[in-house]
Amino acid sequence: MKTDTVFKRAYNDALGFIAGLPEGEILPSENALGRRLGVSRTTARKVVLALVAHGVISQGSERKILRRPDVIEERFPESETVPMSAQVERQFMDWLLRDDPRPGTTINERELARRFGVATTGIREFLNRFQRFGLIDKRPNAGWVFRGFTTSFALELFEVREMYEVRSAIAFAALPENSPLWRDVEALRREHEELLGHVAERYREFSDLDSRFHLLINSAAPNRFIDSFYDLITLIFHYHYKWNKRDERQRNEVAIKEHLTYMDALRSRNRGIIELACRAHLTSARESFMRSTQFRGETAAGRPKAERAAKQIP
Amino acid sequence: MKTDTVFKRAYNDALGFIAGLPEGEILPSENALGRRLGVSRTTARKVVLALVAHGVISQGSERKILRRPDVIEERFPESETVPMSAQVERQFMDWLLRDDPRPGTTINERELARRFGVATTGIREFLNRFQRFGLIDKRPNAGWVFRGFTTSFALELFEVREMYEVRSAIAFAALPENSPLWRDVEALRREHEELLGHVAERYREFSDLDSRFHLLINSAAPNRFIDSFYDLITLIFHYHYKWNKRDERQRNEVAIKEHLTYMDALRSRNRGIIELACRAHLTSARESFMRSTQFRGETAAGRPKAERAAKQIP
DNA sequence: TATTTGCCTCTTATCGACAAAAACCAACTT
DNA sequence: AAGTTGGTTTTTGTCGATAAGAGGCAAATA
Repeated sequence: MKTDTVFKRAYNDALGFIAGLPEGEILPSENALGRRLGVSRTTARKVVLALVAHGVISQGSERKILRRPDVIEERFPESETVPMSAQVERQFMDWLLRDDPRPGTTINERELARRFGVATTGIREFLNRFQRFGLIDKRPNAGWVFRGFTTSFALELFEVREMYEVRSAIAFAALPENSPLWRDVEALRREHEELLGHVAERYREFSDLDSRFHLLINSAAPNRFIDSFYDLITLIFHYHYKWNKRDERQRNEVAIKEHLTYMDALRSRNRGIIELACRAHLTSARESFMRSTQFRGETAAGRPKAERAAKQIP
Repeated sequence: MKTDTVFKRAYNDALGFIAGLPEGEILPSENALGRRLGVSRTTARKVVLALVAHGVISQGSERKILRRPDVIEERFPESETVPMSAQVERQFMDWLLRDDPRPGTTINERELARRFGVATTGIREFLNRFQRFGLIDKRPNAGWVFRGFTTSFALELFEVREMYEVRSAIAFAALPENSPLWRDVEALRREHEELLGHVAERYREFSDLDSRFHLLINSAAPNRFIDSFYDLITLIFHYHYKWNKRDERQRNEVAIKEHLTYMDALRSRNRGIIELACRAHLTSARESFMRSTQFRGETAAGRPKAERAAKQIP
C-alpha cells in the first residue's frame, strides 16, 4: 500500500505554520491550507482532522487555534516524511559508497530490496530511473551491472559538461544588459567574495554555491537535455563532497577564485576571454575531482586493500 | 507472472536454424544451442523439449533432425515473441502519434494499462524509462504530463545533436590513417552512391543508412552520454519516418547528397571544412524535420482540425 | 580432463490487491 | 456568485505472490 509520508510531512509543516500564528486565530480554509502545504485538499483535510484530534485546534466548524506548544513539538520523525523512492536513492548511493563495488559487479534487485527493506518493485523503479546516469547497465533477465566510477566515467562526464558549459557561458554573454541574470551574477559574486573572506571556517558552504553558480550560467539558454544532465552533475557532486574530504578546504578556495575570474570574464562580454576562463575552471575542476577520488581503470581487476579503504566514508 | 516470450522467440529461431541443416544431422549441445540463440541453457533445453514434442527432432538421447517442414512452419506468432516492455513502447508511440495529444495533456497510467492490456506496473516502468527523452514530466502523486512535440523540443534536440556531432566529426578526422573506421566510411559512401542511383524506387532505405552513418561518425570517440542521446535520436527518427511521408523521396535525396559532401569533408581531414559540412547537413536536416511535421507552439491552445489530421498515419 | 546433461536454487518479469492521495461533485455558506 | 465543506470516485504508490528464465553443482559421458 501507499505510504502516508505526504500526510506526515504536511502535518509537520502545518504545525510549523501554526506555531507562527497568534492564539485564537481561525485556521485558513482547507483549500488555502492545502495550497500552502503543497498538497491536495484531501490531505489538507486529513491534517486538520489530526490537528483537532491532537487538540491543537478547536473542534467543530470554528477551528480556532488553541496553541498547545507541548503537543506542537510532537512531530512525525523526519524519516517517515520522506517518500520511499527518495529513501531508496539515498540508501543506494550510500551503499555504492560504503560497499564500493568494483566495475562489473552485478547488482541484485532482490538483495537490495531486502537490505533496504522495500519491495523489489521499488528497487526496479529506482534502477530504471538511475540508468540514465550511465553508471549501471541492464542485462535483460539477468540483472544489472555496475559500470563503476571509472576513469572513463569521469572523463566522459567532464567532456560533456565542458561542451555544455562553454555553450551556456557564451550564450550568457549575449544576454541583454537589462537581463535580471546579470544582477544574479553580481549577487553571487558578492557571496563568493564573502565566502573567500571566511574560507577557513566556512569552506563547506562552497558546495552549494558551486551548484548555484553553474545552474545560473546554464539558465541563460535553457535546454531540457542540458538541464537533465545537470541532475547528474548535481547528484555526483553532492555525494562526492560527502564522501571525499581530502584537501577540501584548499580545493574549494581554488575553485572560488576561479569562479571570480570566470565572472570577470562574463562581465567583459568577450567571447574569447569567457571561453578561456570557463575551460580553465572546468579543467581544473576535473583534475581536482579525479585526483581527490580513487577512480579506477576499466578492468574488473582488483586493487590493493589500502586503496579501497581510502574511499570509505570517514 | 513472467511471459514466455524468450522461449517462443528462441523456439522460432531454432526452427529457422534447423531448416538450414541437413536431415539426420545431430543437434548441437544444449550449451551451444543456447549460445547460438542468445539464451540460457535452461531455455535452450525447453526449446529442445518442445522440438521433440513437435516431432521435429527424434526422441531419446539421439536428437537427430527429422525435418518435418509442415510442422516447421508452425511458428509462434510474432506478437508473442516480443517482451512486454518492448510492446508497451511500441503501443505508446503509436498512441502518441494516433491520438496526437496536445502539450500539457495528462497521461493516465491506469487508462494506458487498460488500453494496452498490461498491468500498471508495466506502464510505470516504461514511463520512468521514457522520461529521460524529455517528452514527459512526472508530477508526484498526480500522474504524468505530455510536454508535446513542440517547436522547442525540436530546437533543443537539434542544438544538442549539433554540438555532439561536430565534436565527433572533428574527432573522426583525427583518427589515424589505418583506423578501420576509414574503411567503413568508404563502404558507406559506396552504399550512398548506390542508393542515389536508384533513389526513385529505393528512397525508403535511406532511414537505415542515415542512422548507421551518424552512428559511425559517433563511434570515433565513444562517450556514454552521447551514445545514450543517440537512442533518442534513433527513436524519434524511427517514428518520424513512419508517420511522416510528405516529400519523403525528395528529402532523402537531398540528405544523401549532403552525406556525400560530408564524407568528402572528412576525407579532407580539414577541420574547418568538416565543421562546415557537418553544420550544413544538420541545419538542413533540422529544417526539413520541422517543416515536415506540424510542430506546435508551447501553449496548450488548440489548432485547426485540418492541421491535426495532417499528422495522422496515412 | 573437458563436455554434456539432469537437477536444483536463485532472480527477474509481470500481475493483482489495496491504502493513500488526488480529483470530482453537489449541497451549503456568506 | 464565489468560495467552503462533506461525501464519493478515480488514480497513484507500494506490497507480495508466482511462473519464466538464469546460473550453479555434480553425476555421467566422451
